[in-house]
Amino acid sequence: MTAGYDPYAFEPFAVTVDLAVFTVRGGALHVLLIRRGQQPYAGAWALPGGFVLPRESAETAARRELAEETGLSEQLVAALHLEQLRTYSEPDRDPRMRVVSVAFTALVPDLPEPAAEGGGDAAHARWLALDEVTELAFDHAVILADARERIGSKLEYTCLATGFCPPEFTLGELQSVYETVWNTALDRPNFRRKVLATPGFVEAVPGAARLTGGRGKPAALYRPGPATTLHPPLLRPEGSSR
Amino acid sequence: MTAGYDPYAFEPFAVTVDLAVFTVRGGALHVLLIRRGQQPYAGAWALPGGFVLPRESAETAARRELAEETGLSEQLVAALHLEQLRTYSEPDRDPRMRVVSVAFTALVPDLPEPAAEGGGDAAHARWLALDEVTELAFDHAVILADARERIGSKLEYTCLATGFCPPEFTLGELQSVYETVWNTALDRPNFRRKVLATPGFVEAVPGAARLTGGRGKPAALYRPGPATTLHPPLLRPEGSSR
DNA sequence: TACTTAATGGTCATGTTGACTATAAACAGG
DNA sequence: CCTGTTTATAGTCAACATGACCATTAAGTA
Repeated sequence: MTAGYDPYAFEPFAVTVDLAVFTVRGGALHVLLIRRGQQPYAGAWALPGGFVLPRESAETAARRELAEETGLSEQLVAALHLEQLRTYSEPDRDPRMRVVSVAFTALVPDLPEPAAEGGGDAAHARWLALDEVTELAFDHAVILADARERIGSKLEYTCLATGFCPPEFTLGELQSVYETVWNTALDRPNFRRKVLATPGFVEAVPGAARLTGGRGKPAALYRPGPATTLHPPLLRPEGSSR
Repeated sequence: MTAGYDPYAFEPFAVTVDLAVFTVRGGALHVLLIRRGQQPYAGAWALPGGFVLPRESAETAARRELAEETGLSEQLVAALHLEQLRTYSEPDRDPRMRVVSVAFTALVPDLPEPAAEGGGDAAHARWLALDEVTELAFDHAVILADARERIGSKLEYTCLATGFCPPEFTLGELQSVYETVWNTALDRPNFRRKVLATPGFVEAVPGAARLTGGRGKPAALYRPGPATTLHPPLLRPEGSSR
């Protein structure tokens, strides 16, 4: 085939998006899943997603589907950092027809159950801890594994971790994000030193210190800083993940 | 829209692949481009690529197109490490119709001009230095820039750089790969120390040392080692790239 | 033979990391 | 009200990695 696109030479495919949206809840990594209502894989859990419409980019479609299917607030969905993971295009990944799917990942702070928002498709959406997830529809188990791996390595050299935290957070919360995603224990003073030594990673909230909540000495509050990457990176210890 | 794929709800798209294949030649980063023969963008340079066929995955299509369009040897193409970059899906990226393109990157050692292989589409393929590249068809300039950035950061934490080198190479050649891609000068003894200290990055070729070629003391030859990632990474100096 | 070039072998000060100890500020319970 | 528990925060120290150099070796070349 030549450089040009010959309009007679292509077979039409369906193009969809799939989303692996993570949160940290109670020390465990959770992913947002929906229960399928129809064949194939009726009753199975699946990643939220759907068709890209004629005038949408994949990313636009991903935001729309996320809002429609999970009832996350419009505002949150619009502001969310969506990262394109990769595209899955094996010919038989959907038994009915040829479907090429662009997968995205996102991180959100701990949120109420999506169903709480009200009716519609969101009623079938739930957060599941990763080890509760067994059978997933289509090749979604592969997508989920790829997404988890991507998130883990992104934490090493980007400031992405703050995406799992509320707008103001303690260094302990930030550390537990790393520990949960990497499934490792980190030394608290060292973690603190590293984070504070990285310019722009976090910045102290002016006058505040969390008081009432937990036991123990109240922790200072921080906000995400302007930096997006970590130089040098915060590498996970040798045998982590999984 | 619900979790399921409703067969009546989707618009068919064309799905293509595009390839950004790099090599290092004469101290400059080169990319493999083809001259378009038809509208739109007739006469412009473009990344090699083409339609995904009904029974192909995107990666299979990428290998096929690369072999067809550039005349690189089947063997090389089959063994090549193809990395999926990302998918480009803006609605108007192709003026004629809705085309979603999955982009790949690859690295090859310095090779003869593709046209040398013989006829066909390969006749329109050429290696161009990155700063000779001006106008590219479609959104290929964006894809190329993304690919360059990806390659640059991949060099930091993977052993990918050996992919630019012939099967046996000197540390000087390896270093010049880094210097070319990052567009920075590196200290030779320090680079050497770092590479040799990373287990599995390179291994010495048993009895050999390059003699005749250049002036100066002959350099030892190395082969790629079994490692795929660099721990800790080999970070580029602050203000590099571009 | 002297000069140039590039590879290779070092040193040294600095910065970062991992392991660990110590102190401070809250709460819980008797 | 005192004591122990919990968590945050501060600091120390050795091992290691890095950047900036200098020195030596082994080729080709004038």
